[in-house]
Amino acid sequence: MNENNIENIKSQMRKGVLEYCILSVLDKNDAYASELINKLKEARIIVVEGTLYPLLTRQKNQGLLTYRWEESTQGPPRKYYSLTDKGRTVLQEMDKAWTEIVETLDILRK
Amino acid sequence: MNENNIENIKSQMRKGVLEYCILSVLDKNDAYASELINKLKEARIIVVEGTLYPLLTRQKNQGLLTYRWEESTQGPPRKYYSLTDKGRTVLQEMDKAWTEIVETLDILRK
DNA sequence: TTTTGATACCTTGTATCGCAAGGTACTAAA
DNA sequence: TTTAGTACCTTGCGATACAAGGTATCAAAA
Repeated sequence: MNENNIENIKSQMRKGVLEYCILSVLDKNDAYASELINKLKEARIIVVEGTLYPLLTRQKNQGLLTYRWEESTQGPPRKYYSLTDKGRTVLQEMDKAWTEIVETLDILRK
Repeated sequence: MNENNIENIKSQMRKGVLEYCILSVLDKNDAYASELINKLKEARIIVVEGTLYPLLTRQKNQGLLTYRWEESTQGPPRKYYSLTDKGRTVLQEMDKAWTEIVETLDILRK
């Protein structure tokens, strides 16, 4: 077990909340994939393209997200994702679930 | 998307913290597998045998846990797991990582 | 005009991990 | 000696994150 293990541990923990993070960010502003990656990177949540694109597609297929194309002055067009009503409802459920887990861990650690 | 989905969301979120939960529980008292399952169930963290046994073996192989056999008056012998020094060190790292993620989510959700 | 670099999209193959289901073994009571 | 309870463990499957590689658009440099 080496130093990478700390990153590995964090990576494991992040896995369960990635979808929650995506919906949370999109709840505040619509965004396109590369933008999302950067925003999450700033928040120290590392996501790579190969993770994010399938995830966005999954969430879109579940009816949580929609998207629209927008031209860019600096490259190819961008696919802006935004929450649907269903997405907002699920986000609220996730809020509850997250709060519950944080409380549970608090108790377990005491 | 039905009511099961809420459980599914919680299940996803729990995934990342299962190892952390195990080490946390064992940090307080040695325990055998069936006992661990019950303790976690009380804390609303559902784990099944097919998940727990391989996980304990992984953690043992990583040097985080050791075990000893103890006779039982009520059935087959029990395999009591306990934290090693390395396990305690990793648990501290997990504490930090968890705190960090909770803070990050707090910020993301604001 | 062609090439290069930047941006942005997406797919494929691999590894990990949780879960459902099934299997073994010990003990005590019926 | 069979059944019930407890405890251990394995196998096969599905979901998902990641690494790596691929396609397409645009603008600026060669």
